[in-house]
This record gives sequence, C-alpha cells and structure tokens, in this order.
Amino acid sequence: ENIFDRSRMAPKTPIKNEPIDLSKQKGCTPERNPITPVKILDRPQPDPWTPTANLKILVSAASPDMRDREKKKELFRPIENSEQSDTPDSLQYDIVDDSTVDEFEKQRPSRKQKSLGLLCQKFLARYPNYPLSTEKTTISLDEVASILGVERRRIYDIVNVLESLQLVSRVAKNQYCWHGRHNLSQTLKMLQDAGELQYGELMTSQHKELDLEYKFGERKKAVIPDSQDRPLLDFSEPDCSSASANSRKDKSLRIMSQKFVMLFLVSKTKIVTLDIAAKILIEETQDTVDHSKFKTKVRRLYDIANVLTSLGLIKKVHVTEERGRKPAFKWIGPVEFPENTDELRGHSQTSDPLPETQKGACAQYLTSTAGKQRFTRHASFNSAQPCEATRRKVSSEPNSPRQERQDENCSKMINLASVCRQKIEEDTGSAKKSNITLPVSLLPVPGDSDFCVNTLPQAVFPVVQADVPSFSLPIGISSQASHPSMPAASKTENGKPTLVPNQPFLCFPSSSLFMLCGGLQENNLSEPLPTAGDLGSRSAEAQAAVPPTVCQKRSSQKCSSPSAPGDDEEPAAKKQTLEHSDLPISLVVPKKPSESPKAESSPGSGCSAAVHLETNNLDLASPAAPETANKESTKFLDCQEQGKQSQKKDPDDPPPGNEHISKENANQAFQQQYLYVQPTAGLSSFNFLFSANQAPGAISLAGNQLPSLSVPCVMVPSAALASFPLVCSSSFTSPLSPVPDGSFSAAASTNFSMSSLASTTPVFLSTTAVVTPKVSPTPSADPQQPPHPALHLSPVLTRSCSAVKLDSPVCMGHPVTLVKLQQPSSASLTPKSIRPAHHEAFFKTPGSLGDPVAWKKNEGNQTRNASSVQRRLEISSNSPD
DNA sequence: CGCTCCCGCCATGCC
DNA sequence: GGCATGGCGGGAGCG
Repeated sequence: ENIFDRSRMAPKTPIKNEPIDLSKQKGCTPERNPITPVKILDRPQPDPWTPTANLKILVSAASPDMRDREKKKELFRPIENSEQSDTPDSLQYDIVDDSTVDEFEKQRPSRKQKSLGLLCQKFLARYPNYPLSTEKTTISLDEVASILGVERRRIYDIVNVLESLQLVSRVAKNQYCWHGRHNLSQTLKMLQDAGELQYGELMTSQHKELDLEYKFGERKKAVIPDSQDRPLLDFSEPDCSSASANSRKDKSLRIMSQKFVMLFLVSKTKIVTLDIAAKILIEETQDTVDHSKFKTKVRRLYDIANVLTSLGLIKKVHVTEERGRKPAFKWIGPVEFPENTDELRGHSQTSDPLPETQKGACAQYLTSTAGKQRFTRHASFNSAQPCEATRRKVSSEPNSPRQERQDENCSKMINLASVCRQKIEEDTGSAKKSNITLPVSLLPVPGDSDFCVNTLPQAVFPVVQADVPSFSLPIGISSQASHPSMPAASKTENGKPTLVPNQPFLCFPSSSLFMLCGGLQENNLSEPLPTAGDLGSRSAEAQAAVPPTVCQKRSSQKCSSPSAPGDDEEPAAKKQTLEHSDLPISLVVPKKPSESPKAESSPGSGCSAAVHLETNNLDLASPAAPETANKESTKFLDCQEQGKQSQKKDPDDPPPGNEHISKENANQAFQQQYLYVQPTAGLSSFNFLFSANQAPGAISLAGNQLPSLSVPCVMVPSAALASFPLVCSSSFTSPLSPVPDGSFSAAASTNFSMSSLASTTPVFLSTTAVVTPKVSPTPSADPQQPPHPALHLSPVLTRSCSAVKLDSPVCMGHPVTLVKLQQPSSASLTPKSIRPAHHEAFFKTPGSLGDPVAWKKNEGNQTRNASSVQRRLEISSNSPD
C-alpha cells in the first residue's frame, strides 16, 4: 500500500523545486537520498498498515538526534520521492547517513520551502483534481503529515481551507475524504451567490472592490450581525453543530476562507487586498477592529491565500492605492460557473440507478443542511445521514462527531441541495429560488426555466450550479454516489428538460426541498427565531425580500397550528405572512393535467408536481381557491414566481417552516386539476397539487374545514428531490397524528421533524429515490388507502393545524398520502414499494389511489378522487420502472 | 523595515 | 489526563 501511495504522490508532485538545500545535499550525498535515515516522527504512529507505516517504523528506529534532522529532512523527502519517483522508500531510508543529514540540517530548508503554499501544493499533488467518482480517496492526517514532513497543525490549515471549498470533507477523526474539484464550481457558485447577498449590494453598486469591501464591512455590521460568524456556506457546517458547540468559533478559518473567496467572486475587479479583506472579515465579526486583531486576521488570510494560491484560484498582486502599495490577491479561478447543475440533474433526474444512493445522499444533505442551518440538525441529520454517519462512526470520529458530521453533512447537504436545486431549477426552469436557507444562498439559475418561473428579481440566491454531483456524494454517499462523472450525461438525460417540461405539474424540486428541510428543522427546534435570525439575519438583512418568505412559512404554520412552536418566534414571519398570502394561495392548475400523469410516470421528468396545501393558504385559499382555480393556469407561473420569491425570502428564515406552508390546504378548491399551490415562502418549492375535484369534498381536509389542514402531500421534484429524502411531517410524532412514527423515521434518513411546523403539514416527499428506500414506508402512502383518506385529515385538520400535522409520512418517491398516516397500516409504503411508485408520484388518497395510472387518467379528477384527496407526488423521475 | 507567515503554545471539546 | 482541533500571535525570514 505504501508504495502505492507514494508512487502516486511522488510522481505527481510537481513539486517544485527542491529546496535549496537539496542541492547541497545532493552534493553531499549524491546518490543517496538525502533522506535521512530515519526520521522519527514525533508522534508515534500507530499503524503499521498505513502507508506511512514504513516511515514510522523507520523513524522509531532512529535515534532522537536523528529526529531533528530528520524532521527537517522530512520536508524534502516527499520531494525527493517525487523526484525520484519511486525510489523504494525503504531502501532510501536504510541508506541514510548521518553526515548527510547534518548537512541537511544546516542547510535547512529555507523558510520558503516550508511555506504553507508549498506544502499545500505537495498535498494537492497527492490527489487527483478530478477523482473518479467511484473511488473514494481518504486522507489520513497523520499519514499526510508524516509524508509531507510537517506537523499536523499545518495540515489542518490546509484541510480547513480545502474543506471550505469542499475539495475535501471530514469523514472522521483524522480522516478526510478527498473530493477533488468536481464540486468546486458549484461551491464557488454558491459562495458567489452568498457573497452577492452579503456583499453584493454594495458591490454592485460599486465596484471597487476595496471600497466596496469597506463598505461592506460597515454594512454588514449593520445588517448582518449575526451572520457574521456563520459561514457563508454552510457546507462547512458552520454551526451545525451549533448548539453544542459553537463555542469555538469553529472553523473560523473555514469561514474566513469562504468569505475571502466570496469577496473575490463578488468583486468586479477580482482583486482583493488583504487589509480590506481583513477589515471586512473582522467587521463582520466584530465591530471594533483592534489592531492586534487585524494583524491576526491578516496572518490568517495569508494562510488562506497560500492555500488558494496553491489551488490556482488566486495569485498575489499588489495594488497601489493612495496609501501606497498594498498586498492583494487577484482571483484567477473560474468566474463563471456554468456547469452547474449538470451533474446534479443527471443524478437526480436520472432516477436512475444511482440515484438511490445519490439521492439518499442528497437528501441527506439537504436534510442536514436544513437542519444545519443553524440549528442542529440532529435528527435529521442522524437519520439522514446514515451513510456518512456510519462511516464516520466507523472511522471513529474524533470529536464531536456529531457536530462535525453534521457539519460535514451540512456542507454536503448544502451542496447537494444546491445541486438539487440547480437541477431542479434547470429542469424546471424555474427554479425556484431559493429555498434554501442555506447560508449560502442559492440562486436560481437563470437559465432554464422551462417552466416559468422566473426567478426572482432579486434572486436572492443564486443557485449554484455546478456540478454538484460530487459533492456530497462522495462523502456521504458511498461511492456510488459519486457518479459525478456522469453528470453531464445524466444531466442531459435526465435533464431537466425532461422533468420539467412535460410535467404537468410543477415541480419544484430543489428549492422546495430545501425549504422543507429547513423548516422542519426549525420546527423541530422550535426555536426558529434564533436560528432563523441568524441565518436569516444575514440573508434577511441582505435581502429584504426574505421576510416574506418567512412569513409564509410561518403563516402557514401559524394558521395551521397555533401551537406550532415555530410560529411565535417568528414575528417577522407573520408579518410577512401577508405577503405570503398572496402567494400561497394561488393554486395553479396544472397545466397539463394530462401531461401530468405522464410526467409522473415519466421517469425522467421526475418532478412532477407536487401539491401543496398550505394552511395558511388555506385560509386564503379557501376563499381563494376558486379563484385560484381559475387562475390556475396563470398562476402557475405566478405561483412559481411567488414561490421563488418566497423562497428567496426563506433564506432568511431558515428553514423553518416554510414548508409547512405547504400544508395549507389549498386543496379545497382545486378540483379538477391539481392545483398547484405555491408555497409561499418557504416552501417555495413545494407545490401541492390537488385535484380540484376531489379535494373539496372528499378531502375534507381541505379547506373548508380545515384550513389548516395540511395536506400532506407534497411533491417533490423528482430528480431534485431525489436527493432528498423526505420530508416529514413534523409531527409525526406528534400527537396528533397518529402517525406512526415509524414512517418518518423510517425515512429517517431524512427525517426532519417538522413537528413544529407541523402545522400542518407537511409532508413531503421526496422523490423516491431519494428517499431512502429503506425508510420505512410511509404508512400512509399507499395508495389505496382506505377510504378515508381525507378523513383523517379532516379530523385532524380540524383539530388544528398543528394537530394535523399529518405526519406525513414521507414518502419517498411515492406520493404519499399523508393522510394515511393515521392509518398506518394501510398506507405505509415501503419505501421500496414506493419506489416504483414514485414515478408516478401521485398520491392519491384513498379513494383515488388505486392506481397511479388511474390517476393519471383522472387527472381530471376523478370522482373517486374526489372524495379523497389526491395528492400527487411527483416523483422523481426516475424511475425505475 | 515591513511584509509574510512559520511555528507551536495553548484553548476547546470530547472522550 | 489524553487526544484531536484549531485559534492565535510572537517573532523570524526575506526582499
């Protein structure tokens, strides 16, 4: 093994020149390698197995004296190796001479040779920029440190920066997973978006980077108090851990790195001076910048800059200002991030084979993300991330595994989310905006919009596009996930186009998902405020729009359940609610009823529509419903738009509840077609479709009675969703619903708990694939449920929104009917079973359910359905079948 | 002399 | 107490 590694490394490393010393060394000992005989590592190394094992052994053997020398030498070794290419290590070591060594020592490498930048290059040389998706490369800190001959501390510096760009992710204690640059563009995109949010305004207006930056600083202070700390991108996981530990500002280096990169991306000139960057960064963090802090910050920036330079993303330059010449860095990396979604799409849409895993991963990520968002992601996380978690555990994560994991997850999630979104968006075209609360905001991709949706004007978050595929996958998912390679292909295949276009319904893929997640978590948390605030604050501040979204969420929640915890907290949301109202309500009719079926069926399309009811909306909706119906078609778009907006907003809010909104029961109204409701804010992504016909009556849920009802159904975009696992209703547990917990939990993977939100809602679904199959099925899902479908709801509804919660089972692919929850038995689908279903994605309620097919037919709504509510989920695309 | 930034102390958290 | 992380800043190398 060792050999293997080395060979890998060595050859590749371009490494630069040898250290000066080397020359001398060589001189001295020409043939031999300079290598000193043994180098002793300070740290005892444990594993013989590891690649470095040999070294370690040797080292141990070595005398103490040697150590020192060796240490020095160590640096060289790598180089040598590379140069030599493969000299057998062992030999070299054996040979060593002291004398040689000494000389070496004397010559000791100059400081430059020990620079972090150089070290980083060596580090990077060891790993492929674009690793095969399948192969997962794990990085052992100890191993790398010993190989590169540096202290572990230095490796942390490198890894933390790389992690901020998602080139690597922490898997466990001392272990990182190398992802390569597959996701780099996505990550950058996300950062850019996030940066725009944060700094953008300023930037835009201005341009001068510097100046801007300064301004930013100021601005930010004002605006974003909270956010400051948070990493822009969550992936890092900023706080995920949050609760537990925010204490250490953790990962400030990571956060700083992200922010630093953001500054470049936002800057027109692409040049950022260190002092400005330092000021900005400090300001965010603190108001007063004291000199010492400034100096420290600058030091850190140098560290980061060195790594970024090694990555080829920036280069050092000097800017001459009035004050004089100042050190600065110029961004030389990619500026546009076209790729975006490809990969994502592919994956998600694909529905394919991979999908599961990927989806799972995505979902997880998403979930986590959502959770993460500031809060804790706990449950979701845990459940969600089985894979990763497992792995990690295995590896034994070191510290706060959870947190870290979470973080990681988060980041991954984020990535995924973004990816998903992108995909979705692309697919859909409309994309939604944002949903995600992620710290980073994702922007919708402008490009496609098949559908209609426009993006928000502001677009608060840009989505990142990119290829995300890799992201998470790698990590969380096991390998497969990675199909990164596929991206393109898949994309195309799956392509957004497919999805969206055909579908009758709208899908909101990603965004919705995201939102959901967020919301859920929040709910769970029940402390929306804070969280929201944080994230939101940033975003919110940045974006005025945001609020609305929040509102929506909240509103829905509120409506639905007063009790819902979340509600309170978010006053703003409430306010916003108003805004929501607009959106929420609108239902759109699916344009294509007929199509819809197809869509659903069609795998590719994946996303189909989802229907959403939102409680809040309900209120509105109910009345509105009719209107909506009419409008529907029009609305479609509108809704979407709204959704987008809302989504945007969401960002601020974290996650909370938006999704819930969906709960709204718009249903009533819609008869015939499905209505599409857009969720306002948070949900944005989710859409619910209801059959118009059915709804009303059948579903009692619907509106009338319950405004709050939440309908459980949600659609998720297929592809996009795929990734996500699911959503759960918050309440599963909850009281109300009888829901079997299991269902959700099963889903676990994703689970969120939305409970709070519960309000209603929710539910969701995700694509099948995404979901984990494993998960347990949602109970209700089934199609056939008993006839009650609606029933439950109603009652529930009545109770209260919150009560309602329906727990929805989540379904992964399938549409699940929430309703069923109550009846666990019936419904639950197993995941697997579901899958197939997914395609269709519809949920029907009891009545309807019968076949999916029927559904399709029904689109029109069938009578049967009428009674029951139908829900459809979309599923993803893919399908398997 | 000032820019860089290496080095490693030491705090924080989790066992 | 030990270990993994990683914040932090002294102070040295270099141009």
